[in-house]
Amino acid sequence: MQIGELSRRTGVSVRMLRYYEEEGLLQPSRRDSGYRDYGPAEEQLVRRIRVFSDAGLKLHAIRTLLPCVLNDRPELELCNEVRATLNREIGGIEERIACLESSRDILVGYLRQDAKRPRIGVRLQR
Amino acid sequence: MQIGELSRRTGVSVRMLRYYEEEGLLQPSRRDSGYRDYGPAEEQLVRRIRVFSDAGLKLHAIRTLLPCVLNDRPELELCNEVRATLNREIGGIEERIACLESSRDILVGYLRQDAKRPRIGVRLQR
DNA sequence: CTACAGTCTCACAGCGCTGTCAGGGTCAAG
DNA sequence: CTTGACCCTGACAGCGCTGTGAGACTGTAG
Repeated sequence: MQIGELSRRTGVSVRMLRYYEEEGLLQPSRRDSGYRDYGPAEEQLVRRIRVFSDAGLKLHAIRTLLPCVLNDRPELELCNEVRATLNREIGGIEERIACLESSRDILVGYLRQDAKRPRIGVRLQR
Repeated sequence: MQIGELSRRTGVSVRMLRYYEEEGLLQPSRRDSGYRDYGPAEEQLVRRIRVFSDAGLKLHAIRTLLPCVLNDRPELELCNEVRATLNREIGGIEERIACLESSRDILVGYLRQDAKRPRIGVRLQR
């Protein structure tokens, strides 16, 4: 299948499909014309990349996950690597969540303060 | 006070202090030499900007908050504006939190799946 | 053969900061 | 006067994508 159809099927833009390739996540075969040719395996792979990508992983991180998915290195070692990567990513996400929660609390705090006083915080000397 | 000292006092880099000005958050006076001159009011303001900034607000949003802080427009109207801005920002943050939480759940799901099976998900046909 | 749709590569733009560098003034102390 | 620290403006780079455009080729239907 050509890149346009794969794009339509997966909802990933043509631009991004080429970008995935540039980043080493995809290696579609080429026709004589130079056109990229994707098979069902690639389509599956793209869908999987999308899941991780939607989950907020950067392509760089996803790439470290793919060897296990593609199974072109010994299983156990890689699955350990993958578990480590996932754990690291989950940790990062939770860190960001905690950060956002404290940000929200700060803003909520301002809002409460504002409800009590006419102005935010201490008045500036101007 | 010169920009360097303000930077040291507030922990905001010189570059960012100039950037705040570029974005209309600060309007320090100038000496004959062209050097920026900051007073205690500006120092306070910078600290306040930092609080919002650390809370994840974009400078653009912070700028809409400042007129109330500086009190150069009628209070009530502005405080309403500020309350609206804060509420909007809080909403945005909570949206991002929800998004990250679902991302995390997806990754945790993969991790669980991985614990049961030797490989992530369905095997690719290669 | 002629359109026209599809593809190719290369490359620039933009998001919102943030650092850094260049080339050039200013100001205090020695 | 000279040195060194400090300041000025302007501009480029980088983060991780993502869109868009140019200029050129390919493939298919009429």
